[in-house]
Amino acid sequence: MSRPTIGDVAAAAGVTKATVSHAYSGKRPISVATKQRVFAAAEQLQWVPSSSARALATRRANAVGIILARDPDILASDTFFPAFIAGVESVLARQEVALVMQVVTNRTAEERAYRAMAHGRSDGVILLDLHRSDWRVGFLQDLRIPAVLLGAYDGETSFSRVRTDDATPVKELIAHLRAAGHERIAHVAGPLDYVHSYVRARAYLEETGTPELLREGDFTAGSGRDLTAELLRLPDRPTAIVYANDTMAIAGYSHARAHGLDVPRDLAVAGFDDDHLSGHLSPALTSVFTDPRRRGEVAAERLLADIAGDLHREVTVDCTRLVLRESTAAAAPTTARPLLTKELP
Amino acid sequence: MSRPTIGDVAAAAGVTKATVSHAYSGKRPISVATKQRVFAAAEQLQWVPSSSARALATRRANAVGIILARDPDILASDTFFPAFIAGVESVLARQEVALVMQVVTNRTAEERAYRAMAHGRSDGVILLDLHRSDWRVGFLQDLRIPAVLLGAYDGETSFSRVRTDDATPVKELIAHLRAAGHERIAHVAGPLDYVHSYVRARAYLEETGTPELLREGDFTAGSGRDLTAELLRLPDRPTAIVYANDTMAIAGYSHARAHGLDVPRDLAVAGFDDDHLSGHLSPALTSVFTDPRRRGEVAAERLLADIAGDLHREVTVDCTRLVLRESTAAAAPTTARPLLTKELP
DNA sequence: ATGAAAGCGCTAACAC
DNA sequence: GTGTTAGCGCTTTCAT
Repeated sequence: MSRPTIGDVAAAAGVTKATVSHAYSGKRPISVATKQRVFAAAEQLQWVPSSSARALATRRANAVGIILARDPDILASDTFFPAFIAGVESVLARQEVALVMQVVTNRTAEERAYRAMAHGRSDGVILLDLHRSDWRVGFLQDLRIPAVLLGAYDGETSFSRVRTDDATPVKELIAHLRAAGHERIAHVAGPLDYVHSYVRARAYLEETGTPELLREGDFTAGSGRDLTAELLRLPDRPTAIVYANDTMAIAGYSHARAHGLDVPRDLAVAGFDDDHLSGHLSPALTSVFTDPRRRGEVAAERLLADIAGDLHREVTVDCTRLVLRESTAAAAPTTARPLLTKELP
Repeated sequence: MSRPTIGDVAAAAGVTKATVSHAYSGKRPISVATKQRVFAAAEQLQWVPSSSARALATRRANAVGIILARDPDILASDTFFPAFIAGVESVLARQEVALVMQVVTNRTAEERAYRAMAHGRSDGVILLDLHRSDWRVGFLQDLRIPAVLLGAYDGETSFSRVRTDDATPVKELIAHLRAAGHERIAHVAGPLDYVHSYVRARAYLEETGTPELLREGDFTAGSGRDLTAELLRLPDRPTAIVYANDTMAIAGYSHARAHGLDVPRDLAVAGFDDDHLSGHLSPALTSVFTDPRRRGEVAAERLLADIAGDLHREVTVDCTRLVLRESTAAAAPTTARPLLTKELP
C-alpha cells in the first residue's frame, strides 16, 4: 500500500477528485454532506496532498528561500542568523509556508541555487548580506521571482526593501562617548562593501570626522583583535572603540586588557548586534540591539505580500536600540594611558 | 514569454524531451553531438529544470527537512543550531539537495508538517531534541519516510542514529573538579525528558552519587540564575556547579558574583556546548565543545545514505572535548565561603 | 452542486 | 542512439 492520493480519497468518498480538491480549497460550493464524507475519507486514509503535485499544478511551491553565500564557519558563529530565521519562521508557519535554505560556496552554485528557487523550489526569496552593488538584484529581476532585500540597499531596484536605521544608533553611541569625555573615538567596521557595514562606517565618519581612526575588519574575532592592536599602537591612541559587531568588540577588549588596559577606565568599548551573552560579560558590553527576530518577521510578511501580488514596497523597521552597559560607563581619561604597561586594576 | 520548459529546449535543439532529460541525467547514452546541441540550447534559453515537476515525476524532492518544535525565542538564542545547520548544509550543498525548515508551535502543526515532509516536500528528515520517549519516532515510521535521530535515543527504532558520548565529558569534568579538591559538586541539568539532558544528568549522578545537588533547568538564563540561587542557599552549599549549557552557567555565575562570591575561588563553574563567547568571558568559562558542525555533517551524510537505500545504521561521532578555562581553575576552598557576604575580590 | 478531462513539466518504460 | 507515450498527483477549465 503506497501513500494515498486524492484519487483514493475521492473513491472512498464516492466523489471525483475535483470535488475533493474543492472541498478543501473552498473554491466552489460543496454541499455540507459531501464535504463531510470527503473529510472523513481523507482523515481515515490519513491523506495529505502531495506538495510537489500541488506545486506543479498551481505553480506555487508554498515555500520561500534564503540562500547564504557565507562560509559555514562564519554562519556557525553568527548571532544574527538564528534569531532572524526564528522571526521569518514565525510568520511563515501561520500560512504553512516552508523555508528552503541553501548555503553555497561559489558564484556558479549561487546562481544555480537562485535559478532553482525561481523554477519551482520557492515562490520568493529573501536577500541577506547585501553588497553596495549587488549582482543578485539584477539577476533576480531577470529571473522574475519576488524578492525582499534586507538592508539599506541604495541601488536601482523595484524589489521590496526592509530597512533599519543603523546610522542613528552609531551616532548616539558616539554622542554618548563624547559626553563621557572621549575625544579620540575609533571604529572597527565590517567589510565595507556590505551595505550595513558601510552605513555604520559612514555614520561614524559623519559624526567624528576622523577617517584615520577607521579600520575595516571582517566580523571575526581575529580581525577584532588585530585591528584593536593596531589602533592601540597609534601614537595618539583612541580612548574608545566602536565595533561593528560584538564578537570583534570582545576580542578587542580582551586584547586590550591582556595588555594592561582597564575597560572602561582606559578604553571604552562598544559592540553592535547585542549578542545574548554580551550583557553577561564582565565588564558587560555596551551594544546596539537590532532585533533580528522582528526584522525576520517583517521581511517574511513583506515577501508573502509581494508573492500575493502586493508589490514593491519599502518598509522601515524601527527597532534598533542602544544598550548602554559597563564597557562604556566610566568617564574618559584626561590623558590616554600608555599601552603595554602591565598593571593590575 | 514565460519560463522555458524542457519542451522549449528540446524544440530548440531539434530533439525530444526525453533526449534532453537523458542528456542531463546520463541515464542513457546520448551522442556527443546532440548532447552539445542540447546543452547549447539550454544555456541559450537559460533553462533550469522545474524542481516541482521533477519532484513529481521522480518522487524525489531533492530536499531534506528539519522541523523544530521550539519556541522561536529559544531558537533565537541557541548556539547549537546555526553551527549544526552549517554542517548539514555543507554536505547537502555538494549534492544540490536543499534544506527545508519548519518551526511549529503545537503538536497538530507538527504532525501536519511531518506529513507534508513525507508527502513531497522532502525525502527524509533529521530529528533533533529527542525526548526519551518520543512520539515522532513511531509516527515517522508509520509515514515511512527516512529519518535520522540525533542523540542517544534508546527507544525501539530502526532509524539511523547519530550519537555522541555526552557522558564521558561530564565525568571528566567532575573528575577534574574533584582533583582540584571539590567535594560538593552540583549539576543544573536541562529538561530531563530530553535524552541529551538525561544522559548528562545520569552521568553526573553515577559519578557523584549526590541527587540532592541535581536541579532541572530549562536551558534559559532565568532558570540558570534561579537554580543557582537555590543551590547556594543550601546549608552545605556546593563549591562547584556543572551546567547543561553555557547560558545557564553564565547566568549562574553572574548571580553568584553579584552576591559576593568569587569565581572560581569561591565557586567553580562549568558549562556545556562551548558558546563562541565563552572563552572571552571573564573569568573564561570551562565548557564542553560538542562540535555541532561536525554532527550536522554526519547526520546529513547518514540521511542521504538512508535515502539512497543504505538503511538504518548507527554512527557514533567522537567529537566532544573538554575545554578547561579559568572558571574551574582555582583549587577548591577548604570550607565553603558563605553566600551573601559582600566582599571585594 | 458535481463530473469529466485537460494540463502543469518532468521522467521512464517501451519502441525502433 | 533517439522518438513515443504514459504517467507522477494535483488544480482547473468546461460541461451538465
